[in-house]
Amino acid sequence: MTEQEIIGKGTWIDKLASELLEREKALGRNIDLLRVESGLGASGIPHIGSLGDAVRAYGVKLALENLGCKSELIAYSDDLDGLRKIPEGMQEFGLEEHIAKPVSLIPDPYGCHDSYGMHMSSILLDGLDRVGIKYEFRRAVDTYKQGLLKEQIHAILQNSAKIGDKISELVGQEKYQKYLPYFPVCANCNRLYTAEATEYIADERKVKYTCHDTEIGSKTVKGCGHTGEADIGKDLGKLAWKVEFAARWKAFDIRFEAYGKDIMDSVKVNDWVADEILEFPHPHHVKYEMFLDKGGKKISKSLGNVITAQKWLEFGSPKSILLLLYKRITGARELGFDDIPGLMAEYNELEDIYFGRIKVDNQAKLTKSKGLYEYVNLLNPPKQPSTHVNYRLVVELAKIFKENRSERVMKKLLDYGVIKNPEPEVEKLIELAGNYSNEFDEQEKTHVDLDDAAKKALKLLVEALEGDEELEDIQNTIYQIAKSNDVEPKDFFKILYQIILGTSRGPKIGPFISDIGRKQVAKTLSEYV
RNA sequence: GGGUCUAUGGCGCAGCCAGGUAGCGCACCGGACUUUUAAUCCGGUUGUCGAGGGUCCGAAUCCCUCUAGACCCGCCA
Repeated sequence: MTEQEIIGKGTWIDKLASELLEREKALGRNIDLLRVESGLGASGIPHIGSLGDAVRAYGVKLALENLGCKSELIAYSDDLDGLRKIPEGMQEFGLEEHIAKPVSLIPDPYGCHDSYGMHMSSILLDGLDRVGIKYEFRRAVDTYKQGLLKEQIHAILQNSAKIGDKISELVGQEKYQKYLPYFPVCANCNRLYTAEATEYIADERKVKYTCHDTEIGSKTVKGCGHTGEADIGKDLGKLAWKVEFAARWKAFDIRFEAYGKDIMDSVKVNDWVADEILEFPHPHHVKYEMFLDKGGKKISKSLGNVITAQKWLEFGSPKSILLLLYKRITGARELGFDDIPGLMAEYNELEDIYFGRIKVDNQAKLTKSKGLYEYVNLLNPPKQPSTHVNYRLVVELAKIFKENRSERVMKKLLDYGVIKNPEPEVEKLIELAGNYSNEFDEQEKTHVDLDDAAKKALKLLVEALEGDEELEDIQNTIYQIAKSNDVEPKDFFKILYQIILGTSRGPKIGPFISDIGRKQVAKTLSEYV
């Protein structure tokens, strides 16, 4: 392909936005405002994948604006969803009794938000705020209470038989041939899912239901036996996911929504419902793979392996998150915190490309890299490159200096000539890298094997270090002690590294010991004598 | 049953979505420096890009078939 075909800034985001725009034009729809949507789960702790959905949708919004259209991101909290499982680590809050209730009707176990659901959504919104994503927030609970979907619900329920058959045909699920795709919240016990909708009274716009036992996961949830009628415009209840998106797309006039491959089937059904039942051409989509943890398991909100934006930001910059999410969308990704150092370095590299410090021959690749850099900066790139300090180097230094870390690491960086002046930016980096080194440098208190000779040598070294007289050449002293005690210097150095750093290698140990402080080292070593 | 992704030097991966010199990290080898370990610096080796076919002047990249592995859906969201 030739370069004149490069769209926008050359990234997948631009390509997607351009497809979207072409499609809207072909459909003949009004393109004054192109809304994009991201759904936020509110049932569990939001992980980086949920954040990704919104961050990428925001990227599409930016690309649309770059192509000259107005756009807006709706962040929609699914807080009418019922609580199905108690998330890992939240066993002590007595949430059992709230199982199957909409998460917006469950009190916040931490007491800081109006509900459990709002608590969870807030964590995600906080993540979005911290990486600089702007959005318009909407909640399912308000949407339904205000009856914003009532026309769509009505249309769907009137066509429920047709929809049920189509669901069976498209995805092989037969349940909606029997039941209405609508779950009222039981007026008596506040539970969702237990209330089974049996009949739709179209004239009154009411759904008849009976609250009875149901299976959620492998557990049975008791229904209360209540029989009632729910008004689709007023009473709480929600559409099943298989049809809910479609209703929302039409009501909010959504033109784009990304989705993870786990909900592919739902999207397929919803697209059909939007097109055929609601007569609203479904939004443009892009499918993305889930983030997997390093073992290849799906990151699940209810398992313990959650990577949240908050945790990530302890170690990496907001830009490292944006880079992760914008660099590509396809492909299964095994993700872990150990990807942070690489992303931090990659950002610096992109910045160098952007400012012409690194030459890239291929024009298309240059454009793409520059474009990616701009998206990572939310299309508002800095005028000047920042000071680049190698993240891994700072992690190494942070490993060594635990006391007065910021000051001492900064001094080292100045000594090494890596930076010219102490800068707040670098200070922040030291903080991040420091957190990383604290958390992930496995301080394997390795059982250091010491024979008698090594012990004796170690003891002598401790004495020498504790001594008041200045050891002008610690390196040499160590070597001499080893030799005169029949310990291979090689092994002795290794032992010292193992004790001090927990590794079998390290920086030149003489100067290193003075850096840490002789007394400090003597104290550490003496524990092994 | 349905679907998606992945396969690239010894290991871990990028590049693929918009075709144009196959790259990075680790490991490995050599050299420099250090009285000696390590670190550091410089240089170097390593590939039928899973298999087969197709399109093209040109394919790791696009299309089809196949193989192997992983994951998701078939509760709910």
